[in-house]
Amino acid sequence: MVRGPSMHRRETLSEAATILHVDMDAFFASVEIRDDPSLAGLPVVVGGRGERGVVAAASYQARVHGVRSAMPSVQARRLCPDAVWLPGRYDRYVEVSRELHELFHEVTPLVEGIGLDEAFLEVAGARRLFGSPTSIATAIRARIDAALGLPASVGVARVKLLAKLASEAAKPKVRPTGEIDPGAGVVVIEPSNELDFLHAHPVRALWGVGPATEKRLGRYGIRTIGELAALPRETMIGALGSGLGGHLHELAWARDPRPVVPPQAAKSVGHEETYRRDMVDAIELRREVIRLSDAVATRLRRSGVAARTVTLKIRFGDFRTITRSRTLAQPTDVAHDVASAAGELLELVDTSAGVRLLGVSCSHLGPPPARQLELADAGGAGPDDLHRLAADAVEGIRLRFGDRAVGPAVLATDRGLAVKRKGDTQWGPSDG
DNA sequence: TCTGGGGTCCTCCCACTA
DNA sequence: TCTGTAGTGGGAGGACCC
Repeated sequence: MVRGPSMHRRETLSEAATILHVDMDAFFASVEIRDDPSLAGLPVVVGGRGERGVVAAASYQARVHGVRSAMPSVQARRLCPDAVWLPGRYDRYVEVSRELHELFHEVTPLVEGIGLDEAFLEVAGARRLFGSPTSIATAIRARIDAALGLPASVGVARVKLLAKLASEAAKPKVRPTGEIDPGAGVVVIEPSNELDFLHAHPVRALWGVGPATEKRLGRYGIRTIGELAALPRETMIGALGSGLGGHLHELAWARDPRPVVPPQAAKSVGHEETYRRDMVDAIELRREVIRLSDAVATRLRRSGVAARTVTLKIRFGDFRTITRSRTLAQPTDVAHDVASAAGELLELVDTSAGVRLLGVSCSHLGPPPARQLELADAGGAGPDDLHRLAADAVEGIRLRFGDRAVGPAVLATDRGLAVKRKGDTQWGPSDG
């Protein structure tokens, strides 16, 4: 907030580049290399190694061979057979991400995290203390390197879209010769250069343009943001609808009013898992639904929320994906309730073709229902209250002895309880 | 080529209600 | 009582993001 400025000064500020986009370079791979320096200089790939796994992150030495994140692991292995494969340590990355955000908050309270490895920072209010946005960007990058030993790229611009594209431009690149260009580290887009910079990018660089929209735009001969901007807004709306068409046209003229906002409360909580082999057995499927429901309900309780809607997701062997959902009369955070609803939804689906993936998620989140302890103590508890009391007891044991100390009987195996937790199979099933 | 997991948002359709 | 309509919420699916 700037106090007592003249109109001229206020206009200047509104046009200033004060949004930073900080993006960690090959984050998961960089964390692994930092924790084990013997990996430095090697092609390192983090991801699911199995037949159905994907690449979560690849070091630049692996990228030289064409390996990219989100690429099927089978393909990545073909491109770079000598790569060092690591399964990934989700909890570790969460921990490092927390440290990273602590550094950001030393500069400004206005931090909007995107995933674990990138964030927008609004630094308009930090200039008096820390200097120009450009010097803040340089300082943050150096601070991340000094405190965490990790590489980052920073983009600075007036709006989020441009800041993100700027950080991308600042990143290391693999040259056609196979050499690794270290990149600028910090790229600033001055307001006077915005359109020249933006219009040269492919439409795919716009937030909201994925493979489907890119293809549709391609039918109109639109390949770059500049070509999109040159079309009348009405044409875009006709092609993509009022929502997306209008939005993209605004972005193409660097009009992006979205402010940097600290993260809001989650709107849904879910777990899903792709299996090594397609599942057909009804008992096995039912067991998996209970396992996923248990994991989701545990997270609901620990977040202090309850859900009204339970959604079951099924992906068949041919990759066809369906969802079925049910809204409950009362919100719940009890595994039994989530599993019952999900189990009933499962029974409505013909799974004889084989199930590749199962997912359970909960939405319409709100405060949990009041506990009925007095009622139970008085001997007047109904089945719902007893399930809740049991869930409370289970949670108490888990907090004390660990998540695998107690759980649904159907999850018992000769190796202990097959309880699922977030990040367990983040990048696909492992082999063996 | 073969396509993970955890999310958000949008659109469309349908049923219900005023 | 019937019909048309608008609003709303649930359900399903698609697209997109990291």
